[in-house]
Amino acid sequence: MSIEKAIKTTAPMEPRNKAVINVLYTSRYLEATATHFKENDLTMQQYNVLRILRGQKGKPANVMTVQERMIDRSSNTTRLIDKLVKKSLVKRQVCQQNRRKIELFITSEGMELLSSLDPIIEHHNKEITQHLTAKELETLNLLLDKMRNNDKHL
Amino acid sequence: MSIEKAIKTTAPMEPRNKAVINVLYTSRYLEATATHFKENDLTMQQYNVLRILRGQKGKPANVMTVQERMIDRSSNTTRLIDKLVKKSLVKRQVCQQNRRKIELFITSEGMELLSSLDPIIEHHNKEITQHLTAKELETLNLLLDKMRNNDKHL
DNA sequence: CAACAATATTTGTACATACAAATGTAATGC
DNA sequence: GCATTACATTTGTATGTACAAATATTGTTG
Repeated sequence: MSIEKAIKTTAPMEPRNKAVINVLYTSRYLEATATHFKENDLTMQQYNVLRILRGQKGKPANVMTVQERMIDRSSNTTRLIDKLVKKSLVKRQVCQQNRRKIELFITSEGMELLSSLDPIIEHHNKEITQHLTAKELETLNLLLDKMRNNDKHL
Repeated sequence: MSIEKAIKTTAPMEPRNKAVINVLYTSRYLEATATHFKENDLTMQQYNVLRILRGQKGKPANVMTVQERMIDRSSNTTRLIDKLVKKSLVKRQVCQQNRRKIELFITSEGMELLSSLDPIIEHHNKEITQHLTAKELETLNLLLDKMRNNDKHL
């Protein structure tokens, strides 16, 4: 469905305004379709943190490092991690070299949860992108990267 | 910047996974750069509602109608509208034909606020899309529409 | 016309998020 | 070695959001 139909606008939109709204709208669509997170009592952000910690392959990560790599840089990574610790998916310990820092590890429970989610996510992403060819996916990635290539902000 | 660099992943990503993350990330980027909303004590959703009501050109809209046209369909359109009413940007009255319904109008104050925002948004969207040609914008819109063309969800 | 279902909106509750300020720790200059 | 600044994380507070349940009104059926 075109974005105009999706949000039921009658007046035709300028391509650049349309593109901005289209990115926002498609992002919400992706979030809404990603039901597997809720089903596992995770938010997308919590999942994202787990993925980052798994990517560390045993090396500890501190809060800042995690934050820098997050897709959605919530200002409150602390409380996000709190939830994961409470669920025993993440372990938290004070760094001995620099006690200001916190060392974060994914637990084996966390690893298991991710393992069980892996095929589901993989399948979901395939489904989401099923109508796009390899070439189109490449183009889409290129154009989105280009859109963010702004340097005036952030 | 490529999405890999942006979120500092070391392992190369599959294009389809990359595309999904890229849409989410770019959307957050757009939200973060849209500082003019906060400066006018509006959230993006509140702005969106005002735009929808202006689009009605005097015709009243009810809550459901607004919700259907929103980019981000929050389940709580009621409270969102509460805020706008409190700020005198929107007027709310019970529909006489069907008293379950609520008729929503943008006030002249709301119209004025939108008018003052129009050039700012226009400028911002130009800036955001400055590196994309007309052809590229068209392609981007097409590919995003295609991505949502899924029918299995929503 | 009473009972029930359908529709439109609101409210309750729990949780998430944003931003600023506070805390605790380390590094630097004098 | 003490004060000052910078750094890493946490907490406070206000606000926003999600989902379910509640309320109010209308339409339908026996």
